[in-house]
Amino acid sequence: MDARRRQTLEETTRWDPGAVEQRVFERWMEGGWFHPPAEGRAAENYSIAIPPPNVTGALHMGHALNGSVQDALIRLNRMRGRNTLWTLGTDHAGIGTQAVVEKELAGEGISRQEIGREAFTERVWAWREQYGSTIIEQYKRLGASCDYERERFTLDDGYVRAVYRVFAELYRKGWIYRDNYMVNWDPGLHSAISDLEIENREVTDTLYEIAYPLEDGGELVVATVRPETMLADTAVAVNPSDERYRDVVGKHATLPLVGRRLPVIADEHVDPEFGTGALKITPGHDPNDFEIGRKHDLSEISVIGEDGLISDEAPERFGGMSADQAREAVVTELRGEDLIRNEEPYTHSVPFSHRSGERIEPLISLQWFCRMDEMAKGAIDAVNDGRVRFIPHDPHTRVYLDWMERIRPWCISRQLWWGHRLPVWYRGDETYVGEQPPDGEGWEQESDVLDTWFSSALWPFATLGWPDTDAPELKAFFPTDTMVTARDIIFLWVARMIMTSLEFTGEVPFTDVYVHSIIQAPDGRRMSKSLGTGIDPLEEMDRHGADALRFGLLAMSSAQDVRFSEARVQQGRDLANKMWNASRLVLMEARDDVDPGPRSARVEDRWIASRLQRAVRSVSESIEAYDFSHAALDLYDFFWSELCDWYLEIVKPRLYDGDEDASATLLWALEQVLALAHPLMPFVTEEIYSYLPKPQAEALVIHPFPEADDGLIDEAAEKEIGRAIGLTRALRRWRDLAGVPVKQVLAARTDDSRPHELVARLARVEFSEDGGQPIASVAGVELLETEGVDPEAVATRIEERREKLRAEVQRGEGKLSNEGFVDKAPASVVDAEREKLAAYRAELEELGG
RNA sequence: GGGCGCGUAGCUCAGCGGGAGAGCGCUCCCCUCACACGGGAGAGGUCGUUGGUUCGAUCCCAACCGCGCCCACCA
Repeated sequence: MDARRRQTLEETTRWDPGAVEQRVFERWMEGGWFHPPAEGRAAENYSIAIPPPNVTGALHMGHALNGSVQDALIRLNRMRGRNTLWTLGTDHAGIGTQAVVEKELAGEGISRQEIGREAFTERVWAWREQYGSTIIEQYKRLGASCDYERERFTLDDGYVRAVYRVFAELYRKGWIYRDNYMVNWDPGLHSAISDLEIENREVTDTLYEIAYPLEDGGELVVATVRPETMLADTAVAVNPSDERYRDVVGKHATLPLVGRRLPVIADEHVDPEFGTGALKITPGHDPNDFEIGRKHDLSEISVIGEDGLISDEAPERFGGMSADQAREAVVTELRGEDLIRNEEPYTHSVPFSHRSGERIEPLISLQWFCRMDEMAKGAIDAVNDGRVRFIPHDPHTRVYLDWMERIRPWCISRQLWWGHRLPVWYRGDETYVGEQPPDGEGWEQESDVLDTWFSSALWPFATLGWPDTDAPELKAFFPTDTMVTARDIIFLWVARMIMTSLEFTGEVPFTDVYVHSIIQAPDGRRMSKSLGTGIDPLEEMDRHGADALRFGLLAMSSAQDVRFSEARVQQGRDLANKMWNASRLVLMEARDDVDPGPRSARVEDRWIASRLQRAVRSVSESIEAYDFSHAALDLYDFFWSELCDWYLEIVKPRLYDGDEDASATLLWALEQVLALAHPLMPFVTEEIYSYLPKPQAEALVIHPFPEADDGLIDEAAEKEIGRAIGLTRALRRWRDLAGVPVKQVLAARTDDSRPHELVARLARVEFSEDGGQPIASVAGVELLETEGVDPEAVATRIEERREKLRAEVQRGEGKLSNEGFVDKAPASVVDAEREKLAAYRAELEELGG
């Protein structure tokens, strides 16, 4: 080690991530280790396609956890020697991106309509050029070892080709079609949106009961929360089994305010228990009524247009009103005609747009749809036969299958400007669908764009070169291995990837779907910018470092949603600091002329080698089982408690003496544990690794991942050191309770097999054959009278211990005298109980009963 | 209206059939030559309630009480 490096080591008593992380990351990039060659077969290679963040995005806590998990998996597999690719890219995110740029324009006092479609999309591209890499840089901060040289974007030329291919194929199959159908109209976005983009909220409306006069006299009273839609009524329905209305079915009512003749029809859908048992049917503005209307061949009238205003299909006096104004006007008129029979508050769930937050206006619109049922079949099979598995299996498998089995057509067209314009061209009555524009004059391309999720659905293979089936990346890395995501996009995205992948490549896109926690705000609310509950991962990294954030997020995550815990991040920060400082000790004091490796001459060396194997096993197994929380915490425990608190303290004297075995064992254990920790905490481990005198690899990022060696497991050593540790702790406890100062060395005597040297040193006792009177006995050790020891405190302490032992003995005796226990419990459990009882009895006797 | 999950130490969470665990916080003692983002020693839970199954239940079953989520076309 050169003098300057050594000086850094000596002077830096605190791990300072800010100074180091960027430099370490640059070194990884220069090494080219994140950019694998497109070689080998997908079955032997390892790959993950990142859930593409929105180009407009900034790294939030969800990305940070999602990225930490994927990076741990990627680094683990890379270290295991597999050709490993983590595909990176961004999503054009139609609605979100368009909204951002529109807002920017609005700041300049311009609307997108003023500058027109072409200029607007140019503006979005320019925006993307300028800001699109922000989130990519933030992933680098986190340490994400993505292949930054293969960055993809859902609007790249090659990607667009994939989207158009898929659209055209599905059209040819007849699964994509255009129809006038009831859609979820988002008045804020001025576009249709899919079923998955709405959320239902509880709303209290007024439920009006309105009398519709019957032609033959009398009236039929219907209940509605949306009186304004009555302007588009085309029938009244009752349940066929409803005795009350038996006679009116087939007759006609007159629609108040409009005068239209409405047939009274019978339909099972009507609930006789609800309201009056009579339902006004408005096929143009209610999804249920739409279904009923199609069944009974009713006409579909639209009185609310896409602009949210009352159209000229309604009586002229309502024309141009907003729906809300129309409601008021309709109710006022009905009151005037004395047709309102009842009104009461009514709480029900109402659809709102996820994107704009506005109340959805169901209306009939000419849109493009995609039939999903055929594709769903294969995607159901793939999960049922285990080609794709969800982790955790429950409840995601069931939820996925339930949704798939009831899947409905997907409205894929959006009335936006930013996105994949549909590969559809019109000329007069002609429609052309294809990957290339049609020949000939006068064709005009469809102005709608595709739902962003339509292109996202192709992500795992479109990013690798599909539809070019000979693309080397596709051959080497598709199918991918693992999809890491949160459950909120399982339907929106994961399910659709499985469907399109099976349809177009014949393969599942990935074999494992790991569904991780959603991180909530510390108070349990959703983390969101608008609520002000968000915690910025970048700030966390500024404060504590990327390793700390990664450790914290992994440690706090589980199968459940969890509240963000700053304490866990600090635990990670503390661990990084501990790693740095423990390593400083080793690197500054160990001999650098030894060959690192486990040495077996001394029991404590065999002990740490053995404990390390167990840690390697538990951490590896936890990561393999996607149990990152236990992986992180087990690593912490081993490093902190066993390696630092015990082993380092035990070997310090040997280390200072230049003992060869101690140096060799420590350097080896350090290298192993750095490798073990690297997938979770890449920066601090890589930096320390650069100081190792004889590293195995050029860099830790490509160092072999440790494998547990059963040959190094040493039960006897574990038992012996375990006993010594137990004795040390017992002596320390006694000292503390008896109030003996730390500096006071206690005289002690034992006729037990000689305790390990560490006990005397770490418990600060001095064993001798002779010496004074015993004043206490602790776990087989007699403590002798020493100056400064308070006999009264000692007596109290002993009595407390006896008390506890008596209780334990009583408990054990009770249990063992229970015939049910002795007969039916497993022998090992009973034996263990007997041994414990014997030990307690012996200790109690020693203390005088 | 269906389905799912959660209620364990003051806080955030593990554990899920054989004597209750972690981190933070708290108390006491230590600035001991890797680390005060440190070291040592502790205190603190009738494991939501009530029944049941079992030799034995925080863990399995049932009901109830409190939260939360997802799905759903009853105005």
